[in-house]
Parts: sequence; structure tokens; C-alpha cells
Amino acid sequence: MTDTATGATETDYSSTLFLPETNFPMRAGLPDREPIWLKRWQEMDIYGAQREQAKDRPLFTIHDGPPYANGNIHIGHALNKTLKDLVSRSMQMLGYNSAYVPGWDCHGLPIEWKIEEQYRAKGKDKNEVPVVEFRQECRAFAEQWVGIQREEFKRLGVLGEWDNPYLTMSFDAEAQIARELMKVATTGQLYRGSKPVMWSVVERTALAEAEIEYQDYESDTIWVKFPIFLAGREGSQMNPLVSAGASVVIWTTTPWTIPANRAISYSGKIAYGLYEVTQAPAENWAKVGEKYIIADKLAAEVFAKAKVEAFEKRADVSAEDMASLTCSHPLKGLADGYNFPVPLLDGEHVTDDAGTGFVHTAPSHGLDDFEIWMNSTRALQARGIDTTIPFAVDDAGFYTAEAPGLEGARVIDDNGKKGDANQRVITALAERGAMVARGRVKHQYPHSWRSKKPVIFRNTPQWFVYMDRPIEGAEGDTLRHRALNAIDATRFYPAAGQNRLRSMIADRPDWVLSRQRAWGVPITVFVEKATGEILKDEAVNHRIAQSFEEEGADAWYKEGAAARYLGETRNPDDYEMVTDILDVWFDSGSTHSFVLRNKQKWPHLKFPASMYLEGSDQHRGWFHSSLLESCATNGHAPYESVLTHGFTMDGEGKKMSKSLGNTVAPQDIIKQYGADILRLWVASSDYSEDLRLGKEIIQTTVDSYRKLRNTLRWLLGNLAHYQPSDAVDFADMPELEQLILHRLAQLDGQVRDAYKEYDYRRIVTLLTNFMNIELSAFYFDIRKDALYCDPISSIRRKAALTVLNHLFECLTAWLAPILVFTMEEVWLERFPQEGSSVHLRLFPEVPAEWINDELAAKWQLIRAVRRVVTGALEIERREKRIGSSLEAAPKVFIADERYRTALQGQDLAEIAITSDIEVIAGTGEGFTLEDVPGVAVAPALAEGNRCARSWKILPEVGTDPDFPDVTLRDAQALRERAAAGL
RNA sequence: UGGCCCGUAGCUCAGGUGGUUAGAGCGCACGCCUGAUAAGCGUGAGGUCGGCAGUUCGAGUCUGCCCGGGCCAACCA
Repeated sequence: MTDTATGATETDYSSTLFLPETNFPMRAGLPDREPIWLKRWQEMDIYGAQREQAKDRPLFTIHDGPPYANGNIHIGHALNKTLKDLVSRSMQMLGYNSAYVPGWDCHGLPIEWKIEEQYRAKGKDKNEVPVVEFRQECRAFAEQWVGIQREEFKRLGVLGEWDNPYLTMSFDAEAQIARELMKVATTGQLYRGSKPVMWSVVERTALAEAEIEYQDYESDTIWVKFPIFLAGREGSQMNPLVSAGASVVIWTTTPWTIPANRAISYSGKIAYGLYEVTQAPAENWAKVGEKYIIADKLAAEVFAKAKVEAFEKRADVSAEDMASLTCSHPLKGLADGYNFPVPLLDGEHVTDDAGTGFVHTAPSHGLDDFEIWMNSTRALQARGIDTTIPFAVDDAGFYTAEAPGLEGARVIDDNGKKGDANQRVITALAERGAMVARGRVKHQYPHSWRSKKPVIFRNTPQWFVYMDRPIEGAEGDTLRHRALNAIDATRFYPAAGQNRLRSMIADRPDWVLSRQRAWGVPITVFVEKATGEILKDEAVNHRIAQSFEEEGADAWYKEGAAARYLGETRNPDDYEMVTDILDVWFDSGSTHSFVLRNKQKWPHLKFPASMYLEGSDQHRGWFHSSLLESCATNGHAPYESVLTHGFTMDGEGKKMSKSLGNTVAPQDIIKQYGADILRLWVASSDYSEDLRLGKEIIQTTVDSYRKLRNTLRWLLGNLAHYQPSDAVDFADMPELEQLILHRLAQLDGQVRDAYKEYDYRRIVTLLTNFMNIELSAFYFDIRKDALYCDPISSIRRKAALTVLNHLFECLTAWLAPILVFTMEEVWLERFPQEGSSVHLRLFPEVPAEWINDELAAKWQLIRAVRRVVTGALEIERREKRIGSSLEAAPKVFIADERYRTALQGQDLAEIAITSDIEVIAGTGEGFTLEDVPGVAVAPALAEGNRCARSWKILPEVGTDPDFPDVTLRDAQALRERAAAGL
């Protein structure tokens, strides 16, 4: 019994209503409950069930880009794997067999470092440990992290073949990687060249950038003359600069690189002049009458260093002049060497901030130098210039015979101190009158992270893959050409990725495959010592691959390996066995070959993959290396489409970093809110750009999750009263029900399209808007009366329940790829049978006949009228004349015929949730809305008594003799309940 | 420094080929309901569309420059 407004007591009829009944909790408790569903899925082998169920469907293969197995997962991993899971699950529900085989990248430097670190902690030296043993430890380390990451990925709700993943270090993978490499070699695409790398003389090893630290260092600097001996190309006029006997002046902080000089770089953007020394001390290196070409901006500075007392500018020197110049080497004639021409090259790396405006270019001792030299080879060869890059310094820092006259001088000694090379060079230059000035400079110079000793750039032999040489048996096709064609044949999401990858492929130099490291797949190549040719022998290659299958790539490092592979007919002494390992990008670039094409291990995968999906950094990485590798071995891309996502930033759009303390760990979000929140965040973000993640954004996601969850909860509560036998045919339903089903059919198309386009945020927007505006605030609100109060027999109620059932079927499926845990929870709440899962469903078929645009247009008008009524009631509420809308029974004046027609046959009171309503044709005084012309609402209070059961206020309340405190409808409901024994 | 990309309300996002007072959901404020209740409904306040200049009758939409941010340019993955 409760008090009414009038003070009389009112019967509590709530037990006679069909109120929502459900155990589905309002608060999710995801962090605690998600693991329960994970366990259930594991026990029922839902992944296997999916494969079995879909075995005859077309394959969709998203091929996993392998994360590196060396630490806990971070938010970037979570984003990537979640997106893959969204793709994979939605494709499965769209009717494909969408298997997902996760993988790991296991070789490489970072793991080597970790093991070396452990060694250092124990005071052990890496070089004293046998390679095979060292590799075993690397393997164990990777294995451990694969295990940890696997659990972290599973916890995200990512469904995949976790018990049978691929690893780049598994024996079959190592064997296949070697096979791929040998395929590249046997088709003539592999060659040995050289490249300058950071080299530690003290440690006798190449170093990675990350193994380098920059420290203050005092270098010898020299200004050197390069005499011009030729100017102008064939047929052109003799340039006066030659007859003037001028020299180009360079400045360098590494005098020891002068013997390896092969060119001078200038910049077309810098103004140069021809200067003459007019006054200088007698013993000076720079003598009166000498003419130098120097950048105008730096001339005064250079002459000051050269102790020149006076100088004059004689002429401007144009970029055109510059391009035509050729100089002599300043050491020309030393030990009969250095007799080659030194060309001038236009280089973007040249500035006039310091020096002379000219950069001495030694392709074997600097990356800029190397690149400009390599980019100019074709033009230089046309001029008859030998473009061979010299090996002037050996691994111990000594000059080789390729520095004639200086052999044996040392750049850096075993203790990391400067050797005698600089002094020897300076002396030789001075003897030849090539010096202008010398000095010392303190600057930042690269040092080895470990020994803290200076390093040098040094030319070292490396293995390359040709980008532009015709591939054997491919009719003149080149790798670059193949790759560019393959990009055109690939679909990119977003489209901009295509240009990005294309420009990278178009510009890139040959692929350097070799690394002087231990933890990786060796470059399984023998070089014939007599000819320098790579051995191409099917039998040898087969023995190599076979041994890797059985023992892993460690086999390459075992005693007697060379003899074992070369066989009895060849003498190991005649061959050089390469000990370099492969760039790990070649490993991961080969995954398609040992995963997608391994039908025995993974029968549900196809090659080429339907999709590669990674962060945008992988344009330079995995997309790139996989493309090149597959083009080299298959002639086409390993993927049909490429999807890229941005990076995760903090709430302000700044990069996350430990030092800034703005990182968000996926583990923390899962612990506090649950993986579904993380997944909803991913789905509602625009992954084509960088994503933001911070406290506020998480809160927004949590809020929209709550709203969504509650709407589903209400659905479940009402469906507790639904029996399939109650289902009402579409044709027999009220228009309101038909309208909702029309919307459902529309959404079906939109949701499917969005899933096909991988546009998850559109799905989230569509569905949250639908659920909030059309269901919760409109349909549910209106239908509560019928659902709760109508008699058992009511078609209106049964029709509503039928619609709720359709809504349930569709919404749970549509949201299942995103909210994998919550949708399972919702599903199991109704269908808790063993083996039941929302994830074994397809997106439901929605009858096309539900589409009724005419009906929808009509209800647009009805809802417009409803808005006017609602607006009018709001004023009444504000004026405290009513509280609940059921206290009102307004008059609606409709002058506009369109609205009148639309309302024909409709119960506007039901739609506006008032107790009664009077629709009057014509104009009248009342509340209006600008965008609903010809509709005015005059408020009025409902007349009659309040129904104790439905709370409507109607004159009819009191007219039923058996139930005088309720409406006639409610009286009927009560009778039917009694008849049914309720 | 170069290549590519991004910058619309507090948050997440819509805004084909330039065209009326720039939209949605959430959040927020206020009100209602108390039979979805740590829920539900309604109303409202929030934006010089990163900035400046230009093209145009007209620019969030096109162009240039600037500012801010991101990815890439590693023997890093």
C-alpha cells in the first residue's frame, strides 16, 4: 500500500505486472568475470569449434605480424592485436572461415643484448662462450617471453590458435628462411658489396646505433686543397677556373679518411666564390697568389684559420661551374697512388654552417658519403670514373694497401687512443703543398657504449639484394619493378598507405641482408674462393635446409658443418662459408612462406594473405620487407590488402614515454575496468590516425559501456517473459514495431558494410545512437506500458516481445566482435546451454521485407509531433503544473495536412506517453516548434482517476465493477491473470 | 633536416565534387520520474572548425605559409 497524492491508499499492483526480471547485473565486474569466460572458451575449444563450423566456407586470412619476444606487452600491442581480433571475428561472423595464427619474432639484437647483459652481471665474456651455447640462451629467453606475451594477448580476448603459434626460431621456420635466402641467391639477386658501418676497433666488431653513445672528443681538423685539373665537359669551353690554377678547399675532422677520398660534395644552394690570397707570411701553407674556391659565407673564417693576412674575391662560382669540375687527389703521386680524378657532387647534406662549404667525401667512411657516391655511380661511370669503394682501413684500424704510401699507419689502437694515421696524412699532405691549415676541435663523437672508446665508420663487406638488376628467369623484371607493381595490386586501408609504401620502395637502395651478429638465421651461402662466385648447388642447399629442419639453424655453427654441407665431391678449403646472419627483417619478411603456405600445420590459412594489419611504422618494416621478400621469391605481394593504424598517444596527443610518466598500460586498464573497455576504446577510435588514451577518454568509454549494458539488461529483463510461441508475424504487428524492424533491417546493411570496410567506430556510433535514441529514449519508453501492463493475450505486447527478441538476436551478434566478453555474458544469460556461445553465430539474416521507407518517413512526422508535445509538457513541468507526463492530456492542433495524415490511426497519447490526447484539425493557441510548422500543443491536465496499476489518469478508471481502481485495460489484464492461475 | 600523415564542442566522432544560423552520442548543468533505480525520461549551455594570408559572390571544405603533434629516415622490432 502506498500513499497517493490525494492521501487515499492505493493498491500495489506491481506483482501483477510483467516487470523486467533478470540476474544480469547492472555493474559488470569485468576484471573479475572476464577470466571466467576465457576459461569457458578454452574448455569448449571455441577456436576449434569455429574452424569445424566454418570448414567449408571461403578462407579469410589475417596474417599476424610477429611482435618481438622480449618484454611485456604495451598499449601498442593491445591496439594492434585487438584490431586484428575485430577483423578476424567479424569476418568469421560475416561467413568466412577466419583463422588467426599468432606469431613471434624471436631472433635479433635486443635479445642478444639481454643475454650479454646477464653475462656481464656474471662477469662472463660473450666471446668466450661457444656460439651454439649463446644461441641456446637466446632461444630460451625468447621462449620465456613468448609464454608471457601469449597470456597477455589472450587476456585481451583475442581469439586465435594460441596453442599452435608460429615462431621465427622454430626449426621449420629457420629451415624455410634459409631456403628463401638460397632461392634469392640462386636467382642471382644476392651479391656481396660493401657499406660503411660503425666499427669499434677496440672490440673488433660492428655496432648498432643503439650501442653508440656520443661523448666529447677532440679531433684534429685540417683544411685541404684539391687542385682543379679539368673543367667543363667534352665540347664545352675551357673554364677559366682551370687556367687560374685554383683549388677547392675542404675541411674535415677526420684527416685519416683523406686516402679514401673519392669525391667532393658541394651544395647548389650555397654561393661560392673564387678567392686569391694577396698577403700572407712567407712560410705559410697558404701562399700569396694561390686561388681557392670557398663558400662566400665562410671565406673570411677559412682565411683567418690559414693565417692569411689579406685576400680578394675574384669571381663568383656558379653551381653549373661546380658540377663540371674535376680535381686531383691531394695525395696524388704518393707511392704512385691517388692518380684518379675527384669529381664534385651536389649533395643535400652540405651546409655552409661550418667548414668551407665543401665536404670531403670518402664513401667508405661515412653514411652520407656512401649514399651520395652510390646514387652517383651511374653518372660517374659514364664519365669514366671508377666507382669501386676502397677498403682503406682494416678491422684493427690499420691502413691497408688501398692507402698507398701509408700502409701500417693506425687510426685507433687497441686501447682506443688515436694512432699515427692523422699525423702521417697531414705530413704527406704538407709535403705536397696540399695543406691550407690545421687545428683541433672539441665536438660530440660516437663512442662504443661498452668500451667507451671512439668508433669509426669503416667499409665492411656485406650481402645485398639487388633492387634494379634483372632477376634470372624473370625476363628482365627487377625486384623494384615487381614490388611497385605489387603495391598497385594491393588494397590499402587507409588509401594513403599505398603512396607511402610506394615512395619508400621507389627510393630505397639495395637491401643489406647481412649482420655481423650471432642470434639469427645464418646467410647459408658458400663462396668459391677462386672465383668469388656464390655456390649454386641444389644438393648442398637441400642438405642445409634438411639439417635446419632437424637441428635448427645451430647446425650451421657445428663442427665440420662446411664439409657436411659441401659433400664428398667438394673440398671445404676451396670455399668460404659465410658466417654473417640475416637481417631479422628477412626472417619476418619470410613468415608468409613458412606460415601461410604450411598447409600441414595450418590448413585454414591461405596465401597470399587476405590482410596484413600493423602500425604505420611497418611501412618501412614488415609490410616493406614482406613485400620485397615475396616479390623476390614469388613475384608478387604476400597480401591482398594492407591495413595500418596509428600510434597510441596520451590524453593530450603526446607520445607516451616512461620518462614523461604518461604511459597507460593495458594490464592496468584490464585490472581496473576490463578488457571489454579497452576493446570498446579501440572500436570507437579512428585507428587510421594516432589514437589518444588518457583518464578522461577511458571514463567516456566506461560511461558509454554502462549505458549500452543497461539497455541490454532491460532487454533481457523483458525477454524473460517471452516465449517463442508468442511470436507475432511481421504483418500482424503494430506500425511502431514494424518501424523498429525497419530500422533493424537498415542497420543490418549498414553494420555489415561497416564491418566489411573495417570501420568499427561507425558501428559503435550507429549502434549506440540506435540504442540510446531510438530504443531507450523512444521505443522502450513507449512500450513499457504495454509490456508491463497489457493482458497476457495482448497482441501489442506479444509483438513488442517479438521485436525485443529480434533486437536481442541482432545486437548481441553485431556487438560480439567488439564486446567479446559482455556479449557472451548477455547471450549466456538467455542460452546458458553447454557449447552455447554468441561467438559461434553468424550475423543474423534480416528479412529484406522489413524495409519500409514509406513507414519510416511517416514516423518521422509522427515523431516531430511528439517532440512538440514533449516540449509543451516540459514547460508544464517547469511551472510545476505536472510531474509525470501521464498527468497530462494535451490538445494538439494540427493545421498541416501532412502531419494529420501521418497521425491517422495512431494513438498519439501512447506515443507521447500521456494519459490522453486530443488531436484537433486546424490552428490553435499553444506551444510550437520552429521546425514543426502547423503543429501547436495546448497543455491540459488529464481528467479522471489515477489507475493504481498503470498510473494513467483516465475517466474510465472506476467504471469496472470488479476492479474500480484501474483502467479497463488493466482490469482485463487482471482477469486474464486470474484465469491463468497467476 | 627530408618523406608521409594529422589538428571540428570537455571526450569520442559526423560533416561526397566549396553554398542557408557547423551536427551526433557521451559528459556537464537544470528539471522530472521512482515499476530499467549506483537506472530511466526531458530541457539547456558548450565550437573565431590549430593560426595567418590568398583563390572565390561564398571555405570547416581549395592553395600557400606558419604553429602544434605523430610515424619513418637503425646491425630496433
